[in-house]
Amino acid sequence: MKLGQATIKDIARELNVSNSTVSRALKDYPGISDETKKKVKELAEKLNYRPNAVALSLRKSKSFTIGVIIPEVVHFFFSTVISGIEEIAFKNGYNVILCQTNEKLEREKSVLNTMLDNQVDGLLVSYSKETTDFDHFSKLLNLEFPIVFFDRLPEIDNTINVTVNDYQGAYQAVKHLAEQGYKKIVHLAGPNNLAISRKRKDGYIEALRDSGMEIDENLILSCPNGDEKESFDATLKLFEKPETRPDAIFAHHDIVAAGAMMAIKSLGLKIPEDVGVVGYSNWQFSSMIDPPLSTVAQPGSRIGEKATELLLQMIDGKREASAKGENVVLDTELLVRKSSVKI
Amino acid sequence: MKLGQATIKDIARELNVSNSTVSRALKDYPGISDETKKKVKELAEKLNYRPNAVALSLRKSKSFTIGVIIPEVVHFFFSTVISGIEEIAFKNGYNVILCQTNEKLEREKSVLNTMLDNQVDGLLVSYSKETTDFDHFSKLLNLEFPIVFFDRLPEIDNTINVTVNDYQGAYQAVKHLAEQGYKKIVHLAGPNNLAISRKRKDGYIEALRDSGMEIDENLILSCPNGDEKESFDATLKLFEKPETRPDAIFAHHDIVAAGAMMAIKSLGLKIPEDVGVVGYSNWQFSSMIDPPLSTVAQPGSRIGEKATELLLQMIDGKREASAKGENVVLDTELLVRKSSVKI
DNA sequence: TTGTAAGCGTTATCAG
DNA sequence: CTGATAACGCTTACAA
Repeated sequence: MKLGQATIKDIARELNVSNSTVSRALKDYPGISDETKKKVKELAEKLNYRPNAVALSLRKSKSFTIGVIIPEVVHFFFSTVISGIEEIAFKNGYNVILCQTNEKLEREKSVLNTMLDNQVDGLLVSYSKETTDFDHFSKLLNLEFPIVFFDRLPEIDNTINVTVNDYQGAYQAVKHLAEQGYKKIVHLAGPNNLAISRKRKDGYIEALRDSGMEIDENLILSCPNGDEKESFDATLKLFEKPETRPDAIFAHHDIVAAGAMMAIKSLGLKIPEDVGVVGYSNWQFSSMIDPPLSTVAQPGSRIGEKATELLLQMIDGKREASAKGENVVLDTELLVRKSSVKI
Repeated sequence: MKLGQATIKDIARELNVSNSTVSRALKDYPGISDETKKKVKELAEKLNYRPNAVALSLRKSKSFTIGVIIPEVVHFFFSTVISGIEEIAFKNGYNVILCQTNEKLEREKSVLNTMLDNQVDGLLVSYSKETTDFDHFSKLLNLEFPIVFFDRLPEIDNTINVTVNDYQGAYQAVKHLAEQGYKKIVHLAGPNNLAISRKRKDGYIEALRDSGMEIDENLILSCPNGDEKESFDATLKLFEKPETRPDAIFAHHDIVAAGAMMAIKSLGLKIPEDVGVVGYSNWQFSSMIDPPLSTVAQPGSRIGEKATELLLQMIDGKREASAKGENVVLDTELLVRKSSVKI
């Protein structure tokens, strides 16, 4: 080893005692004379001894390392999740090894293997968009290998999951708009094949119903790409005809909302006076645009924290691995800012 | 081990050969009969044998793992760097273990030790804001341990670094403001112990000078925390007195710029007509705020990629560790948006 | 062509 | 109270 780190052997040799004595002294095992203990500890200190974690892993079949499989690090949401994961892991003496799949299934399988090769004690997974077959995960789960899924839930029975309550978030957002007195609320929806999109739409519909408003399919527009231009154009189109001309917009995420806001402004309309807007996800920019955008905050780092806590419980045997599934659903928080406050 | 992964021993036992034969057969060593080779490989395949990376690390004193020490994962810039790192590491069969310091020196030292305990083959470091004493790094460098610093350069001789040309980025930004006809350009600067802050300030000063403008220390404000409130307050204060009242602001990053923009708007002033603003780092939100923020783009993932390439070269012995320093400086790009276009 | 044995750093078991 | 020894999974001289 380049670093020439001192080992137990070095200490033992220098002190003319056996390796086991040193090992025991270092860990305050019973049955070591205070004198030996002292000598050993002093020398260890002096030599700056630190136990070799790799040797420990091999010996104990435990690496104190957890693997994180994530689609893309640069997604703001995922980066907050990672931050939460890292925080809890660190606090409990665990390391985090990180791999991104770039939304590719092949890559996902590959990094999964690498992590197993490295004897990770457990896995935190948000699978790729390409993943429709979950065998590579279920195989492990059948062997009681600890895995917690977050954000994206696999089609496997009895997994342990951490997600956000998308339905509730949408419901609150739309209810809020209704309470502000907006009468014709449009939904700029996400792609229908994603569960989160469907749940947000469901929340929207239910909130309208509970507010005594009609559900009009013409007021639900799909913005699958989720970029500004798409929603800019979609919004302009809405305002062309009187029958679809809305006085409020609930967008499936903040970028879509931002596009809508630009369109509204370009028509000379005022936000929130003429049109109210609420987004989703609390992107960093949303508090900085004009007017500041009301949005539904997803607790990214809490997702990471919670998922890690669950995983560590499984690893430490405080929780059955695959006994029965568990869904932890974290609450969203509606952040009411200027863009939706009419009153 | 929970997974009950097959080992070389299992294969050897079942085939009635020795461990070494299996090991050699698996790696196509010369001097193994084709027949044995075939038998071994088939059984390995059948048992789904995968080498235990931990055992390999111990045996070879090489872990194929690199450690990344970073202030905060949620910084957009850092997340792009991580992404670049992960990409190159993966491509070369290396794992990435990730720790964030949250800008705390204590934490930095702690994670550094953890990584060394885990026998990482090398380190990619962007140190914390609190770090002014670099002993914990120089000690390692003296032992020829491979480290590449990125973004924030330590005050150590002969290190290998990857940065962005912060001076140039700042220079371009301020020159641009001057060319737009702004006359009194304030700099909201970062903490002075970071080289990047100092370089951005130098670029600012030089650009002013080259534009024939006075350097006024009262027009350089420190915003060390880098959050919105800080710069909001600082900006308000600037506008209180006529002698510090600016007509343009160059902020050391986009969040600081965003805070300044809010302050400017709150005073009823117009951007870019009354006050021009340029930020730094091209955060995701900067194109979406109103008006869109001009900013200096740093090639985050290229920094990560380059730093990782250099580190792997050092690890593989293709490059001297500490022979002599090397500075790779990547170019920034000025993105001119609405917030600074007066003409 | 294959086997034996030592060793990477640590800990657990069994003796003394 | 302390020491020998084996073992975790793998590689690699050295022997056969």
